[in-house]
Amino acid sequence: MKRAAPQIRDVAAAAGVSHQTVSRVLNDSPNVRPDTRQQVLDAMERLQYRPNRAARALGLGRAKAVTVVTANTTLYGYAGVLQGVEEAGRLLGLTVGIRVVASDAAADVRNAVEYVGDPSCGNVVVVAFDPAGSGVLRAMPDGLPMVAATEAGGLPGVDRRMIFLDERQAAADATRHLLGLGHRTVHHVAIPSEVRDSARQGGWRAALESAGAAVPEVVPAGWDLRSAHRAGQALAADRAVTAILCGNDDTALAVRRALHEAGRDVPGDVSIVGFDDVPGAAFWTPALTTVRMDFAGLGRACVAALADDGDPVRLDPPSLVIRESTAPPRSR
Amino acid sequence: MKRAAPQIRDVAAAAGVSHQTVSRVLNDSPNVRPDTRQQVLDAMERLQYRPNRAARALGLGRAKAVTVVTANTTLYGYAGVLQGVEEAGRLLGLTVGIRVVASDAAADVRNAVEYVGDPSCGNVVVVAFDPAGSGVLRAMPDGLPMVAATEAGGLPGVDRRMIFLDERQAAADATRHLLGLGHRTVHHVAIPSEVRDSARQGGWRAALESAGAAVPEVVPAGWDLRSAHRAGQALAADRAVTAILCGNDDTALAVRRALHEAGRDVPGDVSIVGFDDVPGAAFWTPALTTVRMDFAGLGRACVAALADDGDPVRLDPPSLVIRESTAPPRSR
DNA sequence: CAACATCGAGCACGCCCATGC
DNA sequence: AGCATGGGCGTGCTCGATGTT
Repeated sequence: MKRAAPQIRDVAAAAGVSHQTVSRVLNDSPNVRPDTRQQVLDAMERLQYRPNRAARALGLGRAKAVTVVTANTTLYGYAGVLQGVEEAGRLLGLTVGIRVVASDAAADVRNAVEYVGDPSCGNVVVVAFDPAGSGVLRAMPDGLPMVAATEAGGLPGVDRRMIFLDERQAAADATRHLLGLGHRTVHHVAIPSEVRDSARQGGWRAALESAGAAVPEVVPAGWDLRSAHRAGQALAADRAVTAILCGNDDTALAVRRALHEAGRDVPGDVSIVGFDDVPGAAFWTPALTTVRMDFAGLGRACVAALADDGDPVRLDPPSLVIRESTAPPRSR
Repeated sequence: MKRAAPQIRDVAAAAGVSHQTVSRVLNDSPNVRPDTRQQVLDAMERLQYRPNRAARALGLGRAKAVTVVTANTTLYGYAGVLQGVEEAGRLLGLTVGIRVVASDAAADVRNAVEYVGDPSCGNVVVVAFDPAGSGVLRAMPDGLPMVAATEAGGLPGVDRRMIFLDERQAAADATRHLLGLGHRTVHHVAIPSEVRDSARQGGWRAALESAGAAVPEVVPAGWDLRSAHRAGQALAADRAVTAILCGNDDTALAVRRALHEAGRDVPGDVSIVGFDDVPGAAFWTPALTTVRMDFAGLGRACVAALADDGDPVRLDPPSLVIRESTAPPRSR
């Protein structure tokens, strides 16, 4: 009985050339005559040849792969980046892997870094949206081919290639939109951030200041809906609050509920804006005004940067999508 | 200059044993004296040795890995399975990979199958919730270590190991809950299914029939919110409709919006129930009554089945979570 | 002398690269 | 310019050699 999978030497024999020539065809080296190349290609087709990726990785010293290191795979932004990386990697014929960092505890970070140190992981994309991710980013050894997807502006003090979406402008736009509607000021419920002054917060503050509006204290929330709900309750209790810029759409969901529980209508009594534009946002009741973020594009851009094919992917800038959750304040 | 990464032979030299003994320690073979083992372990620690996964895969003929083949990575159920597989795989020290099947077109399916045929992919988990996934499942060559996550009941006529969540009972519970509230019958907006009579639909129909209630025609919808919205519009136009069992929470979102647009209140005029219990469901306004589905558990179970450690993971059965979107019909 | 525990030598895995023709 | 040959990548496995009971 023959070997299950044909290998490069079988193809060589079938094509009447050396295995090295087959290798050249595989890695499309220029030094192969067209007709020779065709013979090899035919032989591959005939034998149903598929190169062994493990062997290739071993020989090359690194796999033709991309693995994403992330603290989460289901939250909208994270899942979007993952989707973009997978898509771009697949189109380039790369193996795509995934590794989650359970937390920012030293042991978890170390394990993740060791994991991607293995050559079979290929290039790595670190999603550094949180302490766990940025911990990995900082601990990453030099010389390892990688790029990080970070918050707007990148991580200060970290000397790594970083790519990001910049929603500062859109945050300002959203704030101005609310102000333009007649709200005296806009409150902000912030999601966790790795930087002092996030783009969302920065754009919001700048818009408020340049309009001469008061800058309320930021209300912090976590990634979980529960904490966002508490933040919403705090704001709902204050009848002076008529407009809230929420850190993301999930936050907006919980804030809206808290408002409802306090008997305050959206957008009748309070206007709310989110960030992300999750697929369901347009189908909310009322439909959510939010800032569209192209996380999949960010993921694709990371892979493109790693492939350094010269052409850097243009990222769609985050943009405000006005729907029904924002309206003029109720006149009294 | 020395080689960057120490290898098994360096460890052997440092420990004063043969490379084979080191290999035995690595694969914890019983035939190594405790003190010898300890010496090897110390040498590994000293040299910061990390086994090369590509080399191991090459020698073994298959990588210690698990890769999930799926048509999607962001929809709730798919992302949940992915999360479960990643978590379980990571805990077992496996490399975890991911490959999406772009569509159920023959070429896409073939490419995906070829991809996972490579030994470096290790064991395979196929998410067969749709035509693309089940296409891959059917095309999978025998002998490849795999298991599929499918809809309840598995795919008829496919001779593969399949694991699934069975929400038939919960679907019946949801229907009875609605009937018990006083609704004369319950309508159903179905999401795509690979089987004739899905568990959701089957449980719904059985509950209706055993209660002697009329069984309305099923309204089909796709995975996208837009089609669910159209389905909702059709139902919203019929004033006789007072209760709707939606294929999933996303569907419920769009149906609820359509109801609202038609001036029908939830749950005042119409009660709705979803499936999934997405994180935001509890924070809807009104909070959504839905059936909790443990997709991450399904993913973990798939990995456990592949590892065949004897202990099959017990799956949490889907269960109805009653919240605010269901109420007695308005008396007239 | 048999049976077992422990360890080592050599080769195979499938590909890529450097060298020489 | 184009092709053939040999060595190396880092493991795990088969087989056999020791020493021990």
